[in-house]
Amino acid sequence: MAGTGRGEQGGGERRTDALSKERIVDAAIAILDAQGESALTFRALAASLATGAGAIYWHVANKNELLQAAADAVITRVVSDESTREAPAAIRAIASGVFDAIDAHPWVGGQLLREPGQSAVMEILEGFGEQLEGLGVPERDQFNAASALVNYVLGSAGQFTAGARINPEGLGRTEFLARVATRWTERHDAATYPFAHRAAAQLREHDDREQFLAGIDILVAGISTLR
Amino acid sequence: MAGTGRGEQGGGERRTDALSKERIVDAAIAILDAQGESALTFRALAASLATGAGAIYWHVANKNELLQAAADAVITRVVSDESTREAPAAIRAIASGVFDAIDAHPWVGGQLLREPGQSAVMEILEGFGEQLEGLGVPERDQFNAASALVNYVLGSAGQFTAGARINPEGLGRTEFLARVATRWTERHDAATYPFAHRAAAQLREHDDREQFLAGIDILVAGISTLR
DNA sequence: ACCTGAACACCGTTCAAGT
DNA sequence: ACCTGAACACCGTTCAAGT
Repeated sequence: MAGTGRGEQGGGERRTDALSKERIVDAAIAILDAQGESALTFRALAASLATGAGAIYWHVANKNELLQAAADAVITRVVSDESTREAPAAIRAIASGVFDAIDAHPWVGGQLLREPGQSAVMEILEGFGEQLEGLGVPERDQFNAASALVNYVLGSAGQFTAGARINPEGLGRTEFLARVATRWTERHDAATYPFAHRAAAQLREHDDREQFLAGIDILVAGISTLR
Repeated sequence: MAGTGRGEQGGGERRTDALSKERIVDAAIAILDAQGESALTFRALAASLATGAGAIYWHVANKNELLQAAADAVITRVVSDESTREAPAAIRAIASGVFDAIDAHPWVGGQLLREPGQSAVMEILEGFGEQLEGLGVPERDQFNAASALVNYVLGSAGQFTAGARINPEGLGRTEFLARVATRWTERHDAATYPFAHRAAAQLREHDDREQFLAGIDILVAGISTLR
């Protein structure tokens, strides 16, 4: 019972090359970053760790736990201590951090959406939630407000990830989006989709990060309404 | 070249039991609804259509196209014609429609997040976008505003889906969430996660649908700020 | 043109056997 | 306690062969 939990306090590892959950997670992140979600198989992971596929199961219950641990590792680094700033700036900073993390590790976006009450998502919820007092939001509305921020961030994260997955690498994101937009407008007529056609035009001079933060600002403005 | 497209105008089908993309999509939706995402395999689908696995590939390029078509079929029915109402009510109605569709077909939530520029998502974008003029949003902000709404809806959708996937059916959603919250609070101390602990308490007397719509209201309030 | 179904190239996961 | 690696039970997809 003693050493079972996920505490893993640095007691003193014998050999540096021994397998551990941490090493496995790091190797998984490296594969995910370099070659994408579809490249992460237990066989590839075992090969990169110079071990057998079954060995991994001694440290990790299954693939889902592995992906969760990988996503948590990336997000946890990012969300911590923005508590010093003014409320709106802190919210922006947390959101930017999550955005940048997903930009650097696109697979994280998809993973966050698959684990609802899991560490990474709760970390983000906590980060946003602690700022709401500073915006003067009454306690009864705080949960709704924090949820709205989290759901918006997760939805945006999913969009980035989906975009990254389809983009035949080499194209810049804006250029890629412009191409998608062109294809879409060619296939759907402007009469039934007037708004989407106007949006597609704007897409060319558009920056994902700015649009993401514009959404955060809209939410903060809406939240400031609750008093 | 003539009959290739996805037009499929009702010319006159010969035998009612012939395979078609529409029949395949309907069968897929039935399996997804009844047994969940993991139950949809080409073998199971072929069996339910009383045909061979390879036959499906004559009508559908691959599994991803099948899932997209299924999600589009569910969403398209829902988003159409809310155009008569006042802007804020119309936005609420569209959001409610999407929420209810995902509530009834949880697999749709995950699928919407995997197809960025695809029909269903664009349909939702269009629905929201057309209401923004009525809120007095200047054209240059309309794309950001509509995107924020869509991303929020998609993020929420992902959360519902993830919840539904984990929920060992039989429990009501509120009861299930309460159980998740209890488990989470037991494992994380209130000192480092003060907000999440308060949120977990509120979770017991909480309604998903209401919280979702509260987020929509926050967004609408924020969007009305743009002038 | 449309359908069949065996075959291919993979997966995640298990488990007897080793050290 | 930890690791090995073959084996199991699946997948999505292809394709020669049928009608």
